[in-house]
Amino acid sequence: MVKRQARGRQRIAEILDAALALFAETGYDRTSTNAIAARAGISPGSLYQYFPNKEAIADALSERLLGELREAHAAAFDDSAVAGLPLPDLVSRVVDPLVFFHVANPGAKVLIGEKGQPLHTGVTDRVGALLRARSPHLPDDDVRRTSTVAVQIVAALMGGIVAAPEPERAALVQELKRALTGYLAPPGGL
Amino acid sequence: MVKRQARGRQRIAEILDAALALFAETGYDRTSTNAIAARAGISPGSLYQYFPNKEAIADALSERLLGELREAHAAAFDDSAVAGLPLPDLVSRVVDPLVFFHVANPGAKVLIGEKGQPLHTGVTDRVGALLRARSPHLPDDDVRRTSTVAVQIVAALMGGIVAAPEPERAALVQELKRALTGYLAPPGGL
DNA sequence: CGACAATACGAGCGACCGCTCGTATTAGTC
DNA sequence: GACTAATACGAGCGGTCGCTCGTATTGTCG
Repeated sequence: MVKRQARGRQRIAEILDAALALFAETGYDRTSTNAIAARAGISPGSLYQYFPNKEAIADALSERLLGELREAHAAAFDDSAVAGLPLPDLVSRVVDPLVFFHVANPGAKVLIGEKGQPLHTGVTDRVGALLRARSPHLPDDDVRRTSTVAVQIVAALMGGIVAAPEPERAALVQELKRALTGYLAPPGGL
Repeated sequence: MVKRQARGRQRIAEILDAALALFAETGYDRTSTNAIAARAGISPGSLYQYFPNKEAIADALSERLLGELREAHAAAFDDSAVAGLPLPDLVSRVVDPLVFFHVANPGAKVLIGEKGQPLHTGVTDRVGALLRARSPHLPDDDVRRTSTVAVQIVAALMGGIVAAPEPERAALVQELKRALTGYLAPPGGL
């Protein structure tokens, strides 16, 4: 790792911005590294001064988005009151900032769906912790499975939500909440 | 369209078999047409005797899978008794053959998730018809939205189900059923 | 200023992609 | 067997991809 100057840190941010925009427009596979460099206003060579390969760009972007998501979700997750909240309220509290985040960052969805991406595992872990807090006696396997499934449902519907124009979007958010509430409510749930 | 001999029809089937296997292993984008030809035991030139381009292979495969899925689902969908079945029973009746189908045809999942693929629209339409049968007074928009969301939930979880080894797979199928039942049960649902 | 590291450039490499085309072989029909 | 259409081949074209490398410029620090 080399010593970054202020200019270098700025470049990294610009590269991630460009990658995020292009991922949203055309997906990960179909976005070339040369296109990322061009969008960021630099040459391909300069891009590779900061990232060893394309995957590293996705990883770094994933980390940055996870950080931003953590901030946006601080209130929803960290409040210890969540343990006693009615389920529909809890779902809204988690989903609303998440939708806002994805609308503000289209392109995040192509990263959150990928297993192994920090953004994916990070979100899943946080949901798991929340489940744990509400159902302390649930076996580990059930917690893992339930949080994984919940995240997959969110990821599956988020694309349509982000893409929809406004009257339809609100309806789809409502559907997402109904799906999560319905899934989490029954017997073993919370 | 040229006149196909028996050998030609056989080749088409072999090409689709090869494509299905490779799509399951490495996904659509990362599967090359030369690889499909090689797996089918023919040359790239021969492949293009039967399909004008890569997309046409996916389309034809999608059509074939939709046909097979229709057969597997005939009992679940066409029986007029579905109108009065308890929701959990109905969900099982639809989900179980679907899981069986996807386990037998891994690779179908990369096609069912794609909007515009016959496999996707075909399944969504059938679910919509089923909703209509159970809730005749539901507005068209709600039917469309609900069936779309239900299909997206299934598509999202199916990948994990197919990939999981057997004790875990059954648990995940159970989760899928819980999710669908929970989603479809509430107020406006069926 | 001089020395060194960080930043920047962009032509282009090697690999792979979807696909073509000239040619050879095989099967159906009389 | 002769003729035709269907089938089969595979080297390779034009293009894109991720990425490199030699070189030039800019910033930091003594």
